[in-house]
Amino acid sequence: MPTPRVRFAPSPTGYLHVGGARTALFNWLFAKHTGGTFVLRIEDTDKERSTDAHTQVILDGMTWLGITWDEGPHFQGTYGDRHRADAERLLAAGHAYKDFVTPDELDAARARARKLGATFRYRRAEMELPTDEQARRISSGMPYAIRFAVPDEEIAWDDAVHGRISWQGRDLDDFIILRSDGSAIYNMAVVSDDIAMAITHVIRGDDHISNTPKQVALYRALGVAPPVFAHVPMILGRDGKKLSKRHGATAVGDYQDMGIMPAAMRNFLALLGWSPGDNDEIVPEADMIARFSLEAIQKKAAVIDTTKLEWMNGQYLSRLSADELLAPVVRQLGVLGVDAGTRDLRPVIDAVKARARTVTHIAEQVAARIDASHVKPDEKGAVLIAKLGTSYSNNLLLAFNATGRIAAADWNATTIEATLRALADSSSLKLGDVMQPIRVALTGGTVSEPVPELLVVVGREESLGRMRRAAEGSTGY
RNA sequence: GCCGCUAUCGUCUAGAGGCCCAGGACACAGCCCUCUCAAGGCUGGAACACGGGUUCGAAUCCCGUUAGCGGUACCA
Repeated sequence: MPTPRVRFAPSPTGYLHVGGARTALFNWLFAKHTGGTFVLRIEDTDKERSTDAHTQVILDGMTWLGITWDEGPHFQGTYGDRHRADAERLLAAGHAYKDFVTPDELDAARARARKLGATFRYRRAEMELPTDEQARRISSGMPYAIRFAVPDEEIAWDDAVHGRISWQGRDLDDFIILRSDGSAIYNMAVVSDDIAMAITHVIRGDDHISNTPKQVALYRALGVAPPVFAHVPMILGRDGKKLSKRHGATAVGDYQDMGIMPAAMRNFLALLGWSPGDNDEIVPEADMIARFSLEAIQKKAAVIDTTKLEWMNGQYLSRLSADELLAPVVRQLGVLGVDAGTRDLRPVIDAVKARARTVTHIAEQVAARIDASHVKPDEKGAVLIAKLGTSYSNNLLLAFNATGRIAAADWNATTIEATLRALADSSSLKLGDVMQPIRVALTGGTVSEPVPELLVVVGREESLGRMRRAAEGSTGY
């Protein structure tokens, strides 16, 4: 087998959709696994809807995800001459014909068929105008489209994920390959490009299955062996319907904004429709590449479950070092409007990352620790304060006095913990009775890293200040 | 309507005739650990769409039904 060449060919008519991202990922994984080449081709032939901004968003999304391309981006719009030449080659060889039927006449024919309850199918024999009428239209300079004459024969291929898929030529329309303005239609452009770019494996979404018989027919007529096709299943929303805006996040940029890490996103997307074959869930990139195969891809569409994505992201977050997390956290901090100044955030990140499921969540906690104005009192914190009543401030005061005696140089988790445990023992309080008020005083809530670590991260002066203010009831929480 | 694809726990999946009265993960419930939470450990409930075949034996093969999805453009 020659070295594989695959392509990802998005249309820049919208954002990079998660379904597209996964298709790109499968192409990338396959290329990496086989040592092949990943070609990026932007299919911008729909001039109405394509924009440079969309192209940039797609490129950015892939870059963020870590899906790198080896060649391109090619822009399909620049290959119009070749598309046209291929279509005309088909015409010259008798595989295609000129179609003078106007769109209006076509609509009428379709409407007639519908009225009769019949299935409309564009057939040369039925639609072709009499020769004298054709001649008249040619001489009057009327524009014409070029249609491909679909042969009445079986058109089948061995799909790498579905196995054999078979169509009958008679079920297909004689489809247009060149518009009357001389530009190629999708199927023609794709086949022309895939041949020119020597694509060996076309890995694309299931929604293209119905285009494939047309493309296979084009390959045959052009005398070129078709590539291997692999149609990967679609990604559906919670309700089993096609993923759309009303399902929430659909663009990869949305996930970045949610605080998902690229590696987690890749892992999650890969396991949506593909399985390494055993019970592994967290699959490192190198393993993924080594174990990837088209045959192991699921045939069935998958419903996206963002809860599992967040769980997976949490797994990555707790494994990633503070160094690796620093840049994404700073980015999110910026979104939250927090300026960390010159402060080294890494110890803070280390303290909170184990409990976080998203980078956003980390950033919020970091913000609350480095700046009291970002403390967000929550429901459970308020409930605890109410439940404790006067002992809330009493215990806080005890803790304030005890920890206040720790010298700045000794302000570390070990010493603080020993001090607080001693306090609990001597005052016959449960450890939780001294720890929880501190937690609420410092974070506004009942959940955080262990209290001694929290005190270290927030810092001695700031911690004592927050405790004192809370004990005096002057903070409002 | 027609053509095509698909069908295992709520969700993602393992399973390619006996290893499966179906395994893992997320979610959910309980317990352990514990200053809280998360993580981790343990336990529990939870699925082979339906009906026919083939076979000594079927989640796995075949046929049908049903359902979902995709397509049916001078869109991509």
